Amino acid sequence: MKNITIYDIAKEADVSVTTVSRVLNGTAPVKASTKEAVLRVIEKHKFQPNALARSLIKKETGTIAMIVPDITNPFFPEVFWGSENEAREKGYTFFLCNSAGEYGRESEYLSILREKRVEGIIFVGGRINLANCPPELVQEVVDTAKGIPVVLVNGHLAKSQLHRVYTDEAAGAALAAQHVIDLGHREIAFIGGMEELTTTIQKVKAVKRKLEEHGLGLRKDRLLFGEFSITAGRELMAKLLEQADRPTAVICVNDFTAIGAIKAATERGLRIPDDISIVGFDDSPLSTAVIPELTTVTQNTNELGKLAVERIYQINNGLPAKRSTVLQPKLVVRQSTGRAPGMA
Amino acid sequence: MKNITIYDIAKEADVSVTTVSRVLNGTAPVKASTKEAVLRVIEKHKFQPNALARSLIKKETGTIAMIVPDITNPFFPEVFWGSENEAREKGYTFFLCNSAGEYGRESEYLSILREKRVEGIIFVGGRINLANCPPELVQEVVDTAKGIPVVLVNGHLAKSQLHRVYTDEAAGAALAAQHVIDLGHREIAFIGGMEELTTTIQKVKAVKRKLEEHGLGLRKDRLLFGEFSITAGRELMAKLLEQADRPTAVICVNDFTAIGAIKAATERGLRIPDDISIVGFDDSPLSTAVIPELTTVTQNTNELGKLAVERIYQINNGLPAKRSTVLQPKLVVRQSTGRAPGMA
DNA sequence: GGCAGACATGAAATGGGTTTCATAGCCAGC
DNA sequence: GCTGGCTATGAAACCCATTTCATGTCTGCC
Repeated sequence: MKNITIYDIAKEADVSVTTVSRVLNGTAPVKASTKEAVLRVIEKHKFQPNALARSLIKKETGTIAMIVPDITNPFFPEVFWGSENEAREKGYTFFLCNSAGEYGRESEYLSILREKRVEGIIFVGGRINLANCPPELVQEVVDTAKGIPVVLVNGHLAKSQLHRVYTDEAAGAALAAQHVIDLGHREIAFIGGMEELTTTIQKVKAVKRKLEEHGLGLRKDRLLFGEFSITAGRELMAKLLEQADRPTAVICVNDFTAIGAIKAATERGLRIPDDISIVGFDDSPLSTAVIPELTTVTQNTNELGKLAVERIYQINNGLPAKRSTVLQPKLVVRQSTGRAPGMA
Repeated sequence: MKNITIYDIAKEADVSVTTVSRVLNGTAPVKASTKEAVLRVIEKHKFQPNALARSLIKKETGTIAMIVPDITNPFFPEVFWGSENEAREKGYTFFLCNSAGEYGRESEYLSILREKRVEGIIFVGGRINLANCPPELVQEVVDTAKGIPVVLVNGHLAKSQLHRVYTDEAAGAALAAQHVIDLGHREIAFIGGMEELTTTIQKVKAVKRKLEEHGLGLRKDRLLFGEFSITAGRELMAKLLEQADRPTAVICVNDFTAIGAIKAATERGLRIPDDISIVGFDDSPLSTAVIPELTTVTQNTNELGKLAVERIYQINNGLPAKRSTVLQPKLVVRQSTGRAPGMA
């Protein structure tokens, strides 16, 4: 069951393959009658040109890729959505590579994607969030970027000069801190996130600075790290609440953690926000699903994905492409934060 | 900035391209010293063979695709995770195509994927859930399946004989219904899901039958349709609660809807499950995130994805492949269901 | 010593398109 | 009637691998 090729079409339509190619691509004028005849044969066999052969000679595959650590974490589908939508318009098809958080798989995929000659790679999460990314992991990406446009979303690789699109997470965390301070809170904690990731580090640093600006500090026992999951948030919050003098406000590394925190607090009979305030980060759809609805920091996640594809497109088409684009997050005040207890 | 090819390597290593190819693929023995020399040159230039050229002649692309309606709906990433993991092991890379619920985009992608010569397409959601899928939309998929293995996940296309992997959703809905009946509920409602989708229809039918088995009925005003979203669940539940005689148990088409329902009930001051019981469907991570934790029906979503890839692999390798695989769902009882009010 | 068979290697065909360059036919203008 | 300039079309080169088939060398065995 041989595939039909452009040669078969040419023979049957009694023209040369050149003419068939021209009909397919409109690269040169073809007499109306000839064109019709060719199209008829194409239609008859439902012929579709082999994209591999075309890509091989045109050196364009029309594919790009995204590497994510965990597609079941709702942040990533959100980025993907933004990227995919833009990609479709630009004529790209998308490889989605899930690394399951293993750097080895990222490397593996990087290699496969190079072989497949993708025209762009969007890296989000994984090694690009590592505060101390091993040089060889950095090098792989840098080397890849020599041949293929690489865009890092919400991440960074030291001294790499790679294209970046990211949210100012520190600014977002500062907003969250300012918010609870304004509400009169003085006993403030931060929970969640892996300690070695920049996502975590930046936020912690920003919260610390903001507290210090107001003569407050972030106590060591009120800074707890862990996964980005609901479960982790719940456990970390439980730990906080066991302390003799529990905080009155908790800033969480992301919405998942915050939701876990809400659970832990509610389970212990605390009222939110009367007894304790909780702030999330990301403004995922979940933030309005929980009770009370979550005060959180919104980053324009779709836009992040969209911009990444835009960069790739620009680079591939010799258009000017900003090396670094930063989006400013906003605070969304909902129901999980309120005035500090005893502040009326 | 020309790409290096196998010819460049051959020339520099002073051998033929045949030999280089053999070194790369191990398809024939090569003298150790020659091999080393070739490898040295390859390493030096970090040469990676062009997958397009290879695919063209081998007629194997090592790529498969998944078409989903909405990757931000957590059900789909879960399926994808299962598929991707299996695909990696089998040496496939994954295209992810998001149709945004538009059938036109599905068609578009189908065409692109054929051109790109993917070795399998996993269809989940979208037209395959349409109770009355227009013949031309069916035909497209059937035609595609003549050249490429197609597997439908949790869906179906009338008279199509396509490979399928799915959860017995009717059985799941029956479990949910039986559960609330066992708890003494008599006033039972069903909410959510688009009316024209089989996912919805099957569940409704199963719930109806189960109620009838127990001499109960599903009143028309207790059967409300809508989107699969949290918002929709909230609105539909609100409508139910406005009714003079509100139900004591509500079965929801999925977890999202159920979470919306919980919100609506809580907002009206109802206690769950004391005043009203709520059941979800899917057992998504969210089901343990909400308060109270959701009683729901669990389908082994990862497995669904995994099995789909397995089928594709089997078909492509001439192994026996079951045309239809059905997974049995299970009920997970948590906190959102309890005895009917007044049943002690 | 001679020949079969194993081993190492290369030339050329192949896959299915696109593109360059050449050619043929036709009309207008002088 | 001849030439310049279009338009329409085709032959062949090219993209970059894999694979078949052929060739040359070496070894083993009778």
